[in-house]
Parts: sequence; structure tokens; C-alpha cells
Amino acid sequence: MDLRDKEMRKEIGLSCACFNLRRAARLVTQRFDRILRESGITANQFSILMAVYDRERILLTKLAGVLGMERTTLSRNVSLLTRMGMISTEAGSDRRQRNIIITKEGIILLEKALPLWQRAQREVVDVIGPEKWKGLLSGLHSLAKTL
Amino acid sequence: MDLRDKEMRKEIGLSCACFNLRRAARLVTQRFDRILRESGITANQFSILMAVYDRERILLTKLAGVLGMERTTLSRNVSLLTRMGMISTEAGSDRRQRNIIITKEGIILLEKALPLWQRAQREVVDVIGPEKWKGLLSGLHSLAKTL
DNA sequence: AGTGAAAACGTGTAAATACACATAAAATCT
DNA sequence: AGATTTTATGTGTATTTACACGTTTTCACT
Repeated sequence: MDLRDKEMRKEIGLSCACFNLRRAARLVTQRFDRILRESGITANQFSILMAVYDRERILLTKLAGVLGMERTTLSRNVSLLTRMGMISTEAGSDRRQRNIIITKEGIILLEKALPLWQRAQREVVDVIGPEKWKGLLSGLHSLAKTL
Repeated sequence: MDLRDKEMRKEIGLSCACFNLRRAARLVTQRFDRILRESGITANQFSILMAVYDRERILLTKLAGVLGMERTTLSRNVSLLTRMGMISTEAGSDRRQRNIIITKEGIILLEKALPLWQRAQREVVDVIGPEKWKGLLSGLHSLAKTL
């Protein structure tokens, strides 16, 4: 491979897994965040809250694995959601552990955000088409499973 | 839709366009960055450098459009790459404009990074399979085109 | 020529991300 | 029991992201 070949550079830009995934994630996140804005949370926070709600009580490290998120990244996200009053933590039997639970306010917020999420999700799926979306989602799941 | 339905929450988590894209982008970025590490740049910087190289000279706003990146985000990225000596800017005819060009050092770095990029790209495509990858990439392009 | 709109860019602030490193508690080994 | 390793988590630092806002320059219209 030679970088001086313009076709080569174009091919790299078009096919790069990292670039294409990041760009799509940026664009979709922007749309989700804009729509979710009036609820007061971001799409990322929505996902975290939903995952916590779905499990009643879960350890930080475990939650990080579930969300495919670096533990320290999630730690900061959780701190923020805690300051916002959406989740709280309780000590488990093990004094190292930090059990994460959703608060009443968190559930109320989720319920307010749900129809907004639905709208954003529908918009994104619509612009690409349900057919293509199925293939895309399948690929994303494969990546998450194996990477 | 009712959040109290556990199946509903599971379905949302599995299908959310934003979450699934962000998670995949995170995981793939981690792998790319780890492999590209010895070259001294991140995958994101690699993409930007490549796009600049491919165009010889390009305006910030134009480049942001090409990369599907918020202009102000790219502005920060470009500042960093400038401090690293990988790109430089020259004034155009219009005194508002800021033409971005890659430096010799930038090209040398790209050439060093290219084989690393290839390895990362191959790894990611392999773990998901060329078949599935084609469908995934096609979906990502659709999103970038329409969003 | 002057005024108002548009274009190009930067900065303040804040969320999201992750690596390197640190700490504390539990588990395991000798 | 004491030492070592593993587990669970937090913090320092730096990159990436984007909205809100501001500045300067150019363009368009009257």
C-alpha cells in the first residue's frame, strides 16, 4: 500500500471501520440528544438509566461489562447521574462494592424520556430503512459480542 | 409502551440505534487506538490527517462537512494536530478562511501508521466476517449520507 | 456608501471517553 | 497468621464531542 496513491487514500477513508462507526455514532447521538433534550438527559444517560432500572441493583464493574463501557468512564457517568439525583448507590455485603440503583426521580425521568426516545429511534430507522437497519443492527451486535 | 414491562426495557436496550452505535464505536476505537499507539496518533487523528492529505488544502468548515464532524469539534482536533506539528494552516484569499494542509512530518507519520491501520482494520473485519461487514458498512454509509 | 445578513472561525463550558496509576478490601496461598 | 494476589473502585490527565455564544470578514441589498 502506498499513501501517494490517491485511490488508496479514498479507499481507506471509505472503508475504515473506526471512522465510519464513529461518524455514524456522532450523527445519531446528535439527533438523539437534540430530541431528548427537553427531558433533561442525554442519550447516553438514558441507556445507563435503563440498564440500571432493568437490573434493580448492579455493581459498577458488572454494569460496565453489560454496557460495553470502560469501567472508569462509567464511574464518571454514574457520578454525574448521582449528582443529578437519578441514581444512588448503596453498600453491599462487600465493603468494596458499590451497588447502583435507580431512584424514583430516575424512573419518572425515564418515563418522560421514553416517548422522545421512541421518536428519535423511529426517525433514525426510517431514514435508513427497516431492511438496512436490520442488517446494520445485526453487525453492531456481532461487533459488541466479539470485541 | 410501559417501562414497567421488563421485556419492553430489554427490547429497547437491544434495539437502540444510539446505544448500539456508540458501543460499537467505543470498542472499535479502543482496538484501533491500542494498535495505532506506537505511531503516536489516535484513530481519529489518523482519519483527519488522511482527509487533509487527500485534499492538499481544505477549509475547516468544508473538512468538517466531509468528516461528518461538528465544526467546533474539528477546530479543537485541528489545533491539537497543529501543536503536534502534523498539520499547518495558511491564510486564503478570504481573511476569514483558514486553509489546512498536512506537513512533511504529518505525511511521514501517516506512512508509519498505515500498516498499523491495516492490521486494526483487518482484525475488526475478520472478527465480524467480510459478509456481515459489507452489510454493516453499507448501513453506516446510508446513515452518514442521510443524517 | 451604508446597513444588515451571511459566512468562517474561535472560545466557554460541560459531557463522554480511556489509559495509567492509586487505594482499599477480600481471597488465596504458604 | 502473614504475605501475596485478586477484586472493586476512584483519580489524574488528556482526547473527543457539541451546544451556546461571540468576533471578524465578506456579501447583498437599498
